[in-house]
Amino acid sequence: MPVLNRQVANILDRLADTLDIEGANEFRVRAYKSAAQTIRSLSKNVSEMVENNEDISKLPNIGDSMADKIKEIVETGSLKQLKKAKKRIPEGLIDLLDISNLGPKRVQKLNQELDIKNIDDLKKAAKDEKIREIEGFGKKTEEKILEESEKQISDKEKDRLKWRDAREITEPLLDYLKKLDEIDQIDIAGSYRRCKETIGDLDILVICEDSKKTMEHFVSYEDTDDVISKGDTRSSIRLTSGLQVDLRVVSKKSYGSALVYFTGSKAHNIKIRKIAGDKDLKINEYGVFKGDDQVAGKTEEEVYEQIDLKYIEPELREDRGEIDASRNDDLPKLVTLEDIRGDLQSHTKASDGKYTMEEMVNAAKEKGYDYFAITDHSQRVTMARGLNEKRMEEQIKKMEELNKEIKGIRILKAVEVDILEDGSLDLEDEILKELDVVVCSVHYNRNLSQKKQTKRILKAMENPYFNILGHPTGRIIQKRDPIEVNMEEIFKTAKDYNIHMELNASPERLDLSDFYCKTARETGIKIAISTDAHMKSHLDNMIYGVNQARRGWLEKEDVLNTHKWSNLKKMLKRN
DNA sequence: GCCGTTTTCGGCCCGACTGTTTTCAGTCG
Repeated sequence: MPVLNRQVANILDRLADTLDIEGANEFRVRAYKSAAQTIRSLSKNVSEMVENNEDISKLPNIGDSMADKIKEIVETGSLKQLKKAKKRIPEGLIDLLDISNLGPKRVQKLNQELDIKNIDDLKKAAKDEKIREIEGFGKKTEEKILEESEKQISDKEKDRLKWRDAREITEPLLDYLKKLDEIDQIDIAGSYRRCKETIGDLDILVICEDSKKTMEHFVSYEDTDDVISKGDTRSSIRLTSGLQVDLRVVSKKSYGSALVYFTGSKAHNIKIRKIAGDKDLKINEYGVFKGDDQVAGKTEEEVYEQIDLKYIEPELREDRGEIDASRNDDLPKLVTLEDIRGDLQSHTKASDGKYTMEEMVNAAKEKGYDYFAITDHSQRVTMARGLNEKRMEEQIKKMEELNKEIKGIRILKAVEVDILEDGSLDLEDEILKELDVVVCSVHYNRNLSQKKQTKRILKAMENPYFNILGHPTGRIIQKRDPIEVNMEEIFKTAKDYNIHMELNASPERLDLSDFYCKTARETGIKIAISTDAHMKSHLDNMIYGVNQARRGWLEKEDVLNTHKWSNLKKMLKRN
């Protein structure tokens, strides 16, 4: 069982947090954090890289010492240094860092002054009004801490895995299961198949010749932490990651209906069962029945056909109009990864990317892209060494030169320019007008009221060079709420100006949401699915964006970067 | 701990905001 990237990254992150609380050098802490980030976002499995003797110290943010630690994790599953650190710092203390306004210094202080060791201790101390007595804390801080620590404990959403993380766990499990000859067919159902942003548990269906042997094989999976139940038709395990996996053995004649049933969503299933009822049919996981006779169930197509529906892609099964669309033969022909011709947001060393422009462009070329936009940050984003007008000029020159040098791909001269608080853009129009693509994003002053935030973005859109609104809501899944903004109004104005929305494909963001993708499409707005790559491996994140786009009903036509450059160029013309 | 077209040592992302103070530390993006 190879160690997963996420596990390696978690150990490094954990160590960083521990060191941070202990008051270690902040740059050392940051080094561990950025190494974790690198590993987490790799598209290859770092264990395999180590096995194949690839030089991982060539990866960004990973030097010789970090490479050794990673090797240790890959080979032993853990890190001695972290074990030692855990003896010094209570484990529950690290969870306190998740509470906003609590950083390493305050956590350390809470531990020293009040002997707080975990969230429960923290909550109690806040309730008892002990925290306000500590120097540097006060009534307001204490109230905020209490509010958040209560929310923290009840926050079930945190237990769900992001789709990308679920995939990392799921693929080796699937490979393992497929090794058994007795298994004829295997599919993952549930929210994973629907490509939801986060996954609660995993439902796997199989057709097999020997269910006892299959179940035995399943519960013997190396990464199993706990066998919850084991039967002939259904078994349930918990993996070391905490993910619960159910395996169901299904008969051939019921496979399609079982797949429909366990793929869900619940709301979708309720609707189709009702339609069946109206036709005197009954749909369950075993088939479609007329009285006691099974009339369909072998394939999903068959099941839908019985109730006069066309096959509905799993990503659409959310009861958001897909059933009517199917009945009227009006389902979208969903965009696929193969339709993508380029990437419209990426960063280089000029700002906070990890590779040079040449390296990024060549990596994009290897993907077979026709075009690739380099969109480094503008000056306001100081933490990313954003570009001012002068450096932007140089960047443009470099893009032009590189365009002559590198054949087979077109570099789009571009920028990710900040939308400032007053709604102006962070670079002069003089320079923006030289660019092929201008992506505009909010990074600062995220906590404005909805009215002010909306006004800010609408004002920015008046700028005649504004092409694409980058990561429109700024949310980070399970971590940061979206900014408050009236999206309907923004879409309306975007439509008027011929401005497009980004669907940021980063698995942590997936911003726009599926819901807003659908609304955008209905408003007639095009979507750019962009990876926002900060390293070469991030270019592989496109699939997550495409998944989300499919959940948002997007067709090839709706997606800007499925179009040829000659078309795209016209589509970027402003009204 | 990482990194290097000035550096193998000495930098490293820096400014705004908040609540606590009464001049600033801690946190955040």
